[in-house]
Amino acid sequence: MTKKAKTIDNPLAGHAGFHLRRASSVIMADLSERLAELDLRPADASTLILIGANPGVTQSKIGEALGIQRANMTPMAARLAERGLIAGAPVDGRSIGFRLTSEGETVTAGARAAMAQHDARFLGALPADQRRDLIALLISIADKRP
Amino acid sequence: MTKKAKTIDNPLAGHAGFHLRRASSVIMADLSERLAELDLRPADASTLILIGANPGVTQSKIGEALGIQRANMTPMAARLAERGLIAGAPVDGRSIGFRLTSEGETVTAGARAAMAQHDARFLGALPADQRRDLIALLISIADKRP
DNA sequence: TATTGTTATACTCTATAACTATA
DNA sequence: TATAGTTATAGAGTATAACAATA
Repeated sequence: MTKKAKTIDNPLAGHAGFHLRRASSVIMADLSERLAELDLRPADASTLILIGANPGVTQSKIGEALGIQRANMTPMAARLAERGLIAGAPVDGRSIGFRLTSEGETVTAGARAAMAQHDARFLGALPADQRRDLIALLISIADKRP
Repeated sequence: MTKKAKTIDNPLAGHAGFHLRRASSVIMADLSERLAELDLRPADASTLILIGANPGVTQSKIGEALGIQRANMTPMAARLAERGLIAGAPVDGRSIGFRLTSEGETVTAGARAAMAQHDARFLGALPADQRRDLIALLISIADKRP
């Protein structure tokens, strides 16, 4: 009879922040799924890719670039090192510079491919100029962090 | 080639997904901080606002609109009900329709204001047409959920 | 059979405080 | 004093499986 199949009113639908959070959730889920095949979390993959591009980089620098706190870098680096994906050499008495092992290079190559496919799925259809505008906008948001 | 203490190379900087995740993290932190004054989490506030706009709505419908699983709606609804912000009346034998209590109305008004200020902070400078485009893009991303 | 709600559990990201060691 | 790393803990969102009661 009066089947209430109607969509309910969502006052948040006009808020860009609402859609930003939802979109982020969806892409995180997709990225997690892709990286699970490599037994990596999104943060793991980002860290590997960053180390690959910056051999000898320290945890602090990685965290700074990725927005990850020092305290949260420690267990991640330990996990990646234990798996033999990264190896560290002392920079000075308190810092360790990390580089990818040969196995880490292989896994990181897979992570890069997964990231690229992931990005292409969600934003591959976006023209380059619009992509640039979007990234600039997102950076301006992230830079408003207190 | 003076490469000292500079910003490290971030291969992810060209990926929109990377910036999307970071932007989402920043706005979530801001929203959490604003709503903490009302003793609400972001999901609480969204739920209250949705109930306010749809008196008698059920948990399932709320979760559907907000992207929250049924299993995660239960403790939230219980918490809001225990605080006296929402009250439920049976729709049928298995569903409960929720409405805001008078105290819930007051708190929800504060949540709406916080949400509006929050959105204005991060996207208030964005022209209306660009905002529409951004929202449409974010919705297209969220709709790609498997 | 399908839907609604519940319970239990687990994962991931994020955050802070307090601590050690080194610069 | 400041920096790098560690440890412990907590909060929030998200997810699945299994279950009961109802439609």
